[in-house]
Amino acid sequence: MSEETPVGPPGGEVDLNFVMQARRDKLDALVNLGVEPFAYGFDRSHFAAAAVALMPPAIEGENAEGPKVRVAGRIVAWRAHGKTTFAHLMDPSGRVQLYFKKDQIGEPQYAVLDCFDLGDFIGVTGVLFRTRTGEVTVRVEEVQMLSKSLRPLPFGKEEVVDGVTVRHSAFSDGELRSRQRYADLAVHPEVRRLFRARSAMITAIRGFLNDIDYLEVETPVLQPLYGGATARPFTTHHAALDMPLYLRIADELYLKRLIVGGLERVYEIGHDFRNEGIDRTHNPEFTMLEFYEAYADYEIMMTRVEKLLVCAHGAVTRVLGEERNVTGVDGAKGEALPDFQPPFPRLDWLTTLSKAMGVPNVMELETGALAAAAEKVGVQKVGTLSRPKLLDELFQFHVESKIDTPTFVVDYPLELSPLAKPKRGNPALTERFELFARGKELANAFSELNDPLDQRRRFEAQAKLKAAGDDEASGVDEDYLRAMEYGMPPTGGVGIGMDRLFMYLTGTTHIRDAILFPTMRPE
RNA sequence: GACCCGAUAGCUCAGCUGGUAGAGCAACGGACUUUUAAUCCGUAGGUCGCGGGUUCGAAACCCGCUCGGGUCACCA
Repeated sequence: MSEETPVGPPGGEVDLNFVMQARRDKLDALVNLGVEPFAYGFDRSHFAAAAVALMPPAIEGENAEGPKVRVAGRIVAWRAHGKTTFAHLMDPSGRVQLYFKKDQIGEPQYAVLDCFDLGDFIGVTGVLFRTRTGEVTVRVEEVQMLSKSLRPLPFGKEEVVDGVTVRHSAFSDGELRSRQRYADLAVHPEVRRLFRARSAMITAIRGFLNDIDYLEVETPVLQPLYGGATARPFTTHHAALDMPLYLRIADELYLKRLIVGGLERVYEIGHDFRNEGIDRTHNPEFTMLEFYEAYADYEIMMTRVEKLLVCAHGAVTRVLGEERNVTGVDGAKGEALPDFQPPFPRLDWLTTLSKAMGVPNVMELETGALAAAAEKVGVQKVGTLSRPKLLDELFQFHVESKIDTPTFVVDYPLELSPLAKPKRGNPALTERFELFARGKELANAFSELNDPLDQRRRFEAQAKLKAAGDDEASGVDEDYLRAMEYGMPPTGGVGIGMDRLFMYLTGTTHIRDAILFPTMRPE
């Protein structure tokens, strides 16, 4: 059977294009040569970067040989010259050049190289040396196929111009990069680095909270009632219980139940789900940090937030460096991070907005006057907006969008803050703060409402809205009220969107740069 | 959800006022024992997103659909 019949292989695979067919042919050739194309392991002695670092600096006129190393990774560049071949091997640490010489590894092994492709995982053994141009290189004595790549990765070509790596024909389609994140990661070390930075940020935040005696907990994602925020939920159905369940829109109400239970400092880092539009700053599932602390008010929580941010910033900087130098999935260059150092400036909501609008006290304006002011700054359909919504729109336009460096805005009107305690000495306001930076909200926090009677009134107002068809409103959570009736200590609580925080700290502008597998329509 | 823009080879792109598809890289064959966007010679590779229409003729013009991007609306 020397003649291949190129029929579609069994198992439903069809239409192998010629590039992939060539790789299948090489796979067969390897098997025929007695080479196992999918190995079970490899005893690596060094990462690429560590191997390169083993070689002493180049000395003019000397051809020093280094120690023998065993390195493994993907083939990312291949330059065959007849009886010699140069390649680059990539692993998590970086890349190292390989030098294959027919005299060195022998005819049979050298022939196996014909079956190698970009993207294959191989392991090699050999001594280090420097090439004529001074690059530290492994002179391969033994090569092992570890895993044959049957589909070409979208490698671009790289050259270094004035110390800067320039890519040619790079994999740059933002949609494909997001859909096939594995390929994006495989060919873009900087994307791997970016997500390592995200991991470092989350780890640092955990460390920060753990160090001040916070307990990490897990609360239900599937909830019979949703609450803790205003948002449209995802609905699902439990078959055995034959009842609807909602994917949580916030962790808040369960975490505060734990405060009631005597776990005085709790936090959760997990996904919330909101059934809303997708754009560069919204993904239907996103990572939220919420933390609650008994006996703390919003003043204390502000200092927690400041320290947490410094900590997160430090972690990201340790991975990415001061200069960041991040290019987003949409090709946008990351912006430089403005300096920030606690204590962050504080603006109070009422005087800041009043001053920005040039009025003595914005709260004293009639709703009609608010609508007119909102319309003037470009808000649409002002007639349909409630008074709190109008205030919020005006605030967003006049204040929020203009805040660049991290700044706390404190003491929101009660009508804007249904979950916050009234402010001591001014019951028209609440003890609430939000942290803004680069025109975006980074944190939202308050002295938590712990009066169960007040809480019931607010739930009932929500229930009324829900009955009237507002699917962002929640119902009365009787179980939560029962918990609060047992007694809830004064508590400070904070919510911080991790994806948004990461975007801020890296200067990226697209949430796909913060989420490995963003939600997308199926292909 | 509304409006605007886009979809051409595995990747990155070109393709004029309609005349029947191109480049570089990747691939395949050949040469080459220190190259590095290796080089040189040669070859192959495309239902031009899908469906319909106009036309002698459509990648191009028109309509619809799918997917994506941007702006807006909702939101963290």
